Amino acid sequence: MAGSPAAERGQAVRRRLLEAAVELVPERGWSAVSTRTLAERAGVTPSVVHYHFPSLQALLIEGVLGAMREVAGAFEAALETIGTPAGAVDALLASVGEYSGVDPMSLLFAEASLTATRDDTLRQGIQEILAGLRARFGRWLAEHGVADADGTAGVLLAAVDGLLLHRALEPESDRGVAAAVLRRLVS
Amino acid sequence: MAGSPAAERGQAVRRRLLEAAVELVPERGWSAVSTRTLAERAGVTPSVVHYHFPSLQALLIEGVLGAMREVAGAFEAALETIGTPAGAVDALLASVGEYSGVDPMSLLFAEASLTATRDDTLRQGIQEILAGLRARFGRWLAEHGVADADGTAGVLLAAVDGLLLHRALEPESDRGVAAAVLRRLVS
Amino acid sequence: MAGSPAAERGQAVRRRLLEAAVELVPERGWSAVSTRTLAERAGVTPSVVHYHFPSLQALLIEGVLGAMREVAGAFEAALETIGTPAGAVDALLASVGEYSGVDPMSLLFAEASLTATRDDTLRQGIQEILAGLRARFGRWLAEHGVADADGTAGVLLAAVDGLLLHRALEPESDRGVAAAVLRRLVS
Amino acid sequence: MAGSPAAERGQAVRRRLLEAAVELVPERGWSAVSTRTLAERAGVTPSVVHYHFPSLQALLIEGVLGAMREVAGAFEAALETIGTPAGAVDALLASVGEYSGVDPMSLLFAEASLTATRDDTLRQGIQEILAGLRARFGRWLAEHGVADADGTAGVLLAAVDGLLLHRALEPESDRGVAAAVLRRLVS
DNA sequence: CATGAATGAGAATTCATTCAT
DNA sequence: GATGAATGAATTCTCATTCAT
Repeated sequence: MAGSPAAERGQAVRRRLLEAAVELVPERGWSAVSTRTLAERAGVTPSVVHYHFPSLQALLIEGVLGAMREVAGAFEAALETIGTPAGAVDALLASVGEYSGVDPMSLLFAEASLTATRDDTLRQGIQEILAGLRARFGRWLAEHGVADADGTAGVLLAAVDGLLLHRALEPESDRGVAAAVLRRLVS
Repeated sequence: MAGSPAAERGQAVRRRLLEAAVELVPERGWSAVSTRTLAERAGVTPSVVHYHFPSLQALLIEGVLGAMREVAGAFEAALETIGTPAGAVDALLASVGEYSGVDPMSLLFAEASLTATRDDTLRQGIQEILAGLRARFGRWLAEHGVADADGTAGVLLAAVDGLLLHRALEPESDRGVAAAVLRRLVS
Repeated sequence: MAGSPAAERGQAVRRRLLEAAVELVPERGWSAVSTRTLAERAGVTPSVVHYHFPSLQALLIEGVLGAMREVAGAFEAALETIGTPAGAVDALLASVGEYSGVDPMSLLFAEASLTATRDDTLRQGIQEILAGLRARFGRWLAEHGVADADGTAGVLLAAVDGLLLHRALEPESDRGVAAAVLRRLVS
Repeated sequence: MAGSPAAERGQAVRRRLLEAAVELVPERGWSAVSTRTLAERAGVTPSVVHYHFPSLQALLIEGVLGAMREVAGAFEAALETIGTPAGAVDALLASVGEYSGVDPMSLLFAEASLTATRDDTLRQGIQEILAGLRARFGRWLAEHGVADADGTAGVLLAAVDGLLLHRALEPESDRGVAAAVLRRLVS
């Protein structure tokens, strides 16, 4: 089940490439991530990229969707242990803003969303993630007595993306204020 | 006062180039707008771009900031004739979402914000616009009896950007729902 | 004989352009002098260049040959008042090395010589200047008792160009040493 | 120790590019050597240039400095077998003037010196070569009883560059005359 | 006399990708 | 599995020159 040593090494390289994609997309912007940059970050030669993936775009999409799924999953899992809607709002803000550092992940979401606008594969992947998240979060809000739970879930999810985008522009802005305001939506 | 015919034609070309930038940035993404694409859209040869602007980036920045300032100004002007906070929320959603078509302007905002993350000139310009808008909108909300007016203004502005980004991914989503939820923040 | 005021102004512009050429060729290298740079230095718009001269190259050639003729003429004139061959060597070194500052003129000579290698008009002009200078200087050396006067004149003229080229690479080098050595050729 | 066939072919291409640089710089002038010209001469496509070298300038500098070092080394080696200062002067004239044809190498020296005026990397390289050559030649002259050996070495080296520059302008000039004159400096 | 606009060629460089080894 | 070499298209930008006004 483990595969040959060579195959294992190959899987490790694949993983490193995907991680490099997740790092570089927020750092430089989706379309500024080049084969060479990516290979350097992953510590391999550019040709390796095309050995493991059919194209650079495919690699970026797989990496980014993977990271987004992880973040979404982490948030859904966190919901299980949270008791109040206000706590859920805080968890939501935290989940995106503090994955792997601070802002990178929020920038990753924004880059991905924007790019998805022009790439069908990526769009489908993101829509699926977002829809699942909205459904799950909406159900949770309903169970915890929030009115118009589905609509609220959608707005909260979107608002968080917008806040993180704005925070990328003004890193010094006070995130506590935003949290306080958003909590009003679920009280 | 009218300028020579040649100078007038030159100004017209400049204007057309700026308009083309505003169209193409949301359409293709900031970094996928090339000199050639831009020139074609504006109906000129590529060299003309560099005759009128020191660089392609400078042209994009000038065009995009101009459009953003226009939208911000239009929203601020609209506030004068609006009586209720709920009306202001609607106006805000409408101002960004319905300038020159539907989604383009919201994508423009998102693209610009993201790019600003890596370009100081652009960041400064956007920060200035956002700060002015937030201050003006905050004051208006305070005058109309909204609690925590400044914080609310900031969140609303950000939430709108996030909503438009999400809507770009799912054009069929119901915008009325979002408006209803956001209105709760100012009631 | 003075011409109309407009024509006079035109002559002044022509002169300024030629001066700009003489300044810029050593500063940036012959082929890096562009219409725009030249026009800026002369305080006019690029179109003016082509109004006064058939081409940029023609302007550069006229300007540079003019300056070289001036330097050669000044050295020939200086010979009249010099009594010893050693004095002539010093005057030669000074004439090229100290016209309009220090190094520019020597760089101008080198740039011109090199460019002349690939431009017939320029080559003819320089050959004429050099031949005249060599003849005049050779005669003077003969009159002052130097053996192999013509050959010595040619070598001295060339050596000076080489020394100035080397000095451009090492500005701190001691020019007195070179003068002392060269004087041995005429004693 | 031989390397793979592909790597060997790569090295051969690198070499051919460097050779093409050494040919083209004197032929067209440093700044008129373009990627395309160079690639054509070397028999490769333009992209290959940037695969093997970080920039066109880096390639030119490496090629030219290499050639100059070779010439300097050849002259230093020749000194070992030469008995008289007059012979050394002849060897010096010959070493530059007859490497790979006739004039190209002297033009290469002049082009490089001039360009070094505006490029620090190149200047450092040339200064190093010149300084080493001057030191070695000066020592040799001293050992062979020439007075003011260091100064004489410097002047001879420079004079040769100047002579070759002048000869490039007048190919028909008699090189024997110049040699005779220069020999007087070491007798 | 002079200018601003425009042109088209050419510059260096970067890129994703392919392929033989 | 992985690599170095090569390709050809695309990128931004600069240039000398022309021309209508």
